[in-house]
Amino acid sequence: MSDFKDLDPLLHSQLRLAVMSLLMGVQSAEFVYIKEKTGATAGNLSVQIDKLSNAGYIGVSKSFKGKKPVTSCSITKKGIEAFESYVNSLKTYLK
Amino acid sequence: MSDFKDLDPLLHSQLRLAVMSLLMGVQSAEFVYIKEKTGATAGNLSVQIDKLSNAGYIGVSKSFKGKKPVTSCSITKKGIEAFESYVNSLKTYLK
DNA sequence: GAATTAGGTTTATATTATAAACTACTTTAT
DNA sequence: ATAAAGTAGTTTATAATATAAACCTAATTC
Repeated sequence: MSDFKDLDPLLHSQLRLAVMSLLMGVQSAEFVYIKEKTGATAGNLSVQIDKLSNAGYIGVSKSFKGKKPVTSCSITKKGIEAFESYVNSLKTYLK
Repeated sequence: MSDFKDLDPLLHSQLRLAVMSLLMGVQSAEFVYIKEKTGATAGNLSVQIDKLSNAGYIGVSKSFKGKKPVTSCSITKKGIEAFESYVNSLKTYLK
C-alpha cells in the first residue's frame, strides 16, 4: 500500500479496538466491566481478550473477589505502542 | 455497544476504506490508478469495488480508452455520508 | 501465429468474527 | 438438602470476510 499505511489486523477489529481504547484510559479493568462498556457477548469478549493477550498487547490476571472469579485486564507497553501506531496509520485514511 | 458507536462493516476494511478515502479526494478514479495507490491485487480490488458499488457507496462506469477497457469509480452522496459517519464513529474509539 | 501483456472477473481457500452451547461454581428458593 | 437460577467465564461450531490464485478476453509484441 503506497499511500496508505497498513493497519494492524489485531487492532482493526471493532471489539478488540474498543477493548484497547478502554484499557488505554485506565490502569486495569475487569472482564464484566469491559463486557458492559463494549456491549459484547461474553464468548466473543473471551476470544478477543485471548488474542490481545497472546499478542502481548494486554495482561490478564485471574483472581477471586470473595468467592467469585474475576478476570482483570491491563494494557502493556507493547499494547500502548501498537495502539498509538494503529491510530497514526489510520490517519492516512482519514484525510 | 454503549460507549462505542458501531462501525459500518463495509467501511471497516483496510482496502475498502482506502478506496473510499481515495475517492473522497477526487471526482473519479480508474481501476488501475486505485490499484496502484492502494497496492491491492486486481482480484481483491475487483471484489471490494463490487461491494462498495452494490452498497451504493460508489458508482462504477465501464468504457474504453482507445481499445482498452477502463473502469472508472466515483463516490456517491450516500458514500460520502457513510464515510463521514464512519469517521465520526471511529472517533469514539480514539480518545 | 505463438507468446506476452493489459485489464479485469470468478472461484477457491484461509482467516475472522460471532453466537450458541457448555463448564464450574455460587446463591437463592423450596 | 436439593433443585433452580445466576455469575463468570471458556470452548466449539458456524457464518461472514478477506485474500489470492486461477481464469477469461482482447490487444500487442516477437
